[in-house]
Amino acid sequence: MDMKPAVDRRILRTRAALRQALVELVLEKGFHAITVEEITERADTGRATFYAHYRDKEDLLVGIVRDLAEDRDRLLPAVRQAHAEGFTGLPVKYIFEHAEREKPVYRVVLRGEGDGRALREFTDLICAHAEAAFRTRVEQLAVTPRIPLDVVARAWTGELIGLLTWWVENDTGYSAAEITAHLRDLSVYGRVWATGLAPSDAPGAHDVTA
Amino acid sequence: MDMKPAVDRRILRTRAALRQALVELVLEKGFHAITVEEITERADTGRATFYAHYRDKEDLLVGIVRDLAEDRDRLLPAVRQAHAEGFTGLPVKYIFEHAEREKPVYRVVLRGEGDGRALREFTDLICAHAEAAFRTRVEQLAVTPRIPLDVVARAWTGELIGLLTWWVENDTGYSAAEITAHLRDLSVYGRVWATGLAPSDAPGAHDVTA
DNA sequence: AGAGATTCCGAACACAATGTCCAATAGCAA
DNA sequence: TTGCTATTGGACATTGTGTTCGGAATCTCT
Repeated sequence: MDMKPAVDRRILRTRAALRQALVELVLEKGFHAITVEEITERADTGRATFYAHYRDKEDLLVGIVRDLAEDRDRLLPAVRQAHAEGFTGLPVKYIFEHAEREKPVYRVVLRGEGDGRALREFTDLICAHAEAAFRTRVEQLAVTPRIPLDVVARAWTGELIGLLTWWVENDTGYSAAEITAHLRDLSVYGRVWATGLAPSDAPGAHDVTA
Repeated sequence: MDMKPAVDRRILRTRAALRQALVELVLEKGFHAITVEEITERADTGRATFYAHYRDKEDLLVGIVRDLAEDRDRLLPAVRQAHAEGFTGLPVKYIFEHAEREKPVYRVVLRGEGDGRALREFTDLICAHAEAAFRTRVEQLAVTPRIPLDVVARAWTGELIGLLTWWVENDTGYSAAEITAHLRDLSVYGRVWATGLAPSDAPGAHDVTA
């Protein structure tokens, strides 16, 4: 009644051990300072075994990141249905919650460890989603944006990545829900609303209520 | 009447050659794929000479980044005096102009090449400046911000870094002045103003004019 | 539980790159 | 020119990489 054992149990065990070992070591010493032997030693496996599963360190890292993305996307549809869509078409709060659960891996990715490819892909993915969401909504409402949507999308992605990175790296004291709400309010209504500051130092003031 | 030749001319020449070679190679192949021999070959120097000046690749990279920061800070006071202060106390437009002139090095830094320390320091520097500027201004005006200023500073820094990275990596078609203006408007007035979109999908709408 | 298949392991290997040292040479400053 | 300093190529030990192989261990399937 159990279709699970599609692959050898040994494979799963050693791969899991290698992945956890890599994440631990990356957070301790940084990706570049790690040797394959250190990984296998921490994972209690032979060095030859490593090369039976992965081509090199980078390969192991992308495997980890790919699994993380799968895990994230696997639970996404359910969240989408349960709650209303976020303000960008992406459930931002869920990303923060996911990051909270998988904090070590998110740290590794957001630090740009390895060659930084993982972080770049993550960023581009979010940015593409955001721009598409903005664009369809603008078309639906038939309004003409004051600022090009590619710029808006990049800036918003920067806000998200910046806050997310800071949040997983430090104990900020804010919950996932709080950070999400702050990010939404700040991004949607701007700094004038968020801080109560008048834009007196910004040349060429605009009508906020327009 | 010239106090310049404080150091041997040879030193300056080989160091400049090594730095340019590294930047070129990083943009071609990525930092990790480069060997010291490739650098010296490109710079037309002996391999032993490299180690007479730098401990390793990383050391050379931090030297480059340090010089870039010095160059940036050296021209900063003049800009500050000439123009009014930017909306965050940092002349953002000047950063974009500087990045335009030194595009290759900015690319290297913003990609997080090396171990990513350069990018992290750059980010933290900007964020600290921004938060300090926000805080003093809030105290001056004696207003109570709706969103904690550390969150505001991180988000704004994310916007800046995100846009700057995108801008130096792609030919976006926007000038430094245009990007700066967009960043300011979007950040200050928010996405509702920037896109003309009503925040209908954002639960718990706020009063924009407040 | 047993048979067969697969994975794990440790050791050895060739190879690439690192970082150091040295004596000879070339180039700079005064 | 003279003295000083940087550069150079070569040699060297060291470290990490990625591969290969046969025996031992462990899993799956019946």
